Amino acid sequence: MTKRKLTRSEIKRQAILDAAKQTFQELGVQGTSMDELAARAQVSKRTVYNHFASKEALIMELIGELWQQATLMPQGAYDPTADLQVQLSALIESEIAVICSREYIELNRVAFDHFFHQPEALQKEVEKFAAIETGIKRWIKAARVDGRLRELDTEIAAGQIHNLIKGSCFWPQLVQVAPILNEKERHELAERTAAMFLSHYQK
Amino acid sequence: MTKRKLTRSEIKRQAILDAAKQTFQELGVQGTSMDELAARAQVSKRTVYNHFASKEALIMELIGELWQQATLMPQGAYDPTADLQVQLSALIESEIAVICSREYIELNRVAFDHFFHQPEALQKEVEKFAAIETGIKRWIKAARVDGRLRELDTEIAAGQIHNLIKGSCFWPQLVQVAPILNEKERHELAERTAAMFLSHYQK
DNA sequence: AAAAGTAAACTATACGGTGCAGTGTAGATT
DNA sequence: AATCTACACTGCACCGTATAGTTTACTTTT
Repeated sequence: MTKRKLTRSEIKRQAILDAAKQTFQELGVQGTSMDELAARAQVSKRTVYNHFASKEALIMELIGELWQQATLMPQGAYDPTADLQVQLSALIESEIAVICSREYIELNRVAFDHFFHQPEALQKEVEKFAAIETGIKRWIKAARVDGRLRELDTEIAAGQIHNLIKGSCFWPQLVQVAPILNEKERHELAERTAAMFLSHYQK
Repeated sequence: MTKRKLTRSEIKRQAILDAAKQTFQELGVQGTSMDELAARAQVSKRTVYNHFASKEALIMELIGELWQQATLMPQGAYDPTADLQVQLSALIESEIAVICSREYIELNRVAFDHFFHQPEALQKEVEKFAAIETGIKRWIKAARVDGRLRELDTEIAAGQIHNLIKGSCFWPQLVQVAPILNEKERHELAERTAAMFLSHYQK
């Protein structure tokens, strides 16, 4: 337990980050003034600038948190003895759990908001994430080598799974045209995604 | 042909709209000042305001174009005598042609940019589009009634197709992390999407 | 001559960021 | 217990800049 040792400074800093996360998410990065932010954090504007050199630095700190969170992605190993539908479905569901989480989506909103008009910078950030999206890819490769899937292009096949997932539980939530999925919905999404994938690719 | 009858006023108006479309797309709505816009349109700032009451009005005019364009979506009819893969693949490809077009995506960028922080307004706009996405849904229903598909939930099944499409040719392009698909890529996407769908649902 | 366009200056406002004088606090020294 | 010290927080004025929209005085097009 890391608890009772927060200096006053650390408390303030955290208050700023919390307020920033919430306010950026609510009003947008552009729409949030540093004055508003300081007010919400119940901190003087000067204190904000004592902790963060600029608005940009504050934003990047938050996006850094996102990157850190993404590295927690589950990396289920392929099990040659288990049923394909069962294990793929479970792997997908655990990946959905991350992608669907409020925290993850909200931070992504801030990031997309910030990078929407800087395609090259966004592309760089996305590359970091691309490295992460290999959990399912590796599983597919393993199952293919094991001879339980028919011939396929791993990139494309993994992409199909991700498209099926994200189209239901990420993109609409990112742009806030659909609510975040509940546990049952996530489970069903995982099941039917695995089922469709295996209908096509299982030997 | 509607050609040689453009008044000077109409020419100026169109120059403003063209410049706005291009500049909003390039620099973002927030990032585009009305001065910059007038300069690019080679028109005085006053002229801009003579044609459009406000920046907001100009934006909405462009988004209106988007809506108009979306209504041109193809509505392929189900043919009980034709091969499922062939006709579904063709239907999907024609839908991709719209969704993938530079024009469509660029206008969507402007729209999302503008509505990103107004979830309720965005939701209303999206509802208009939801009505459009019924081409494939209708085809599925028809094929189901004809007994050539197994039991399914039309909403979900059509959603799966759209997720498979948009995940490859719309979302990444919207946020500019991937280039627009060329004809061959579109064709292959349509083929493999239809194939996967039918693997799972065809009787 | 009426309608539309032009250039440039102007209004009003908002925002990112800085400087500074003073205040609160926690821990070390007396 | 009283005092000292280092450091962080506060509040506010202030600067420079950007931007939506307007006004004015003049020119061009039809």
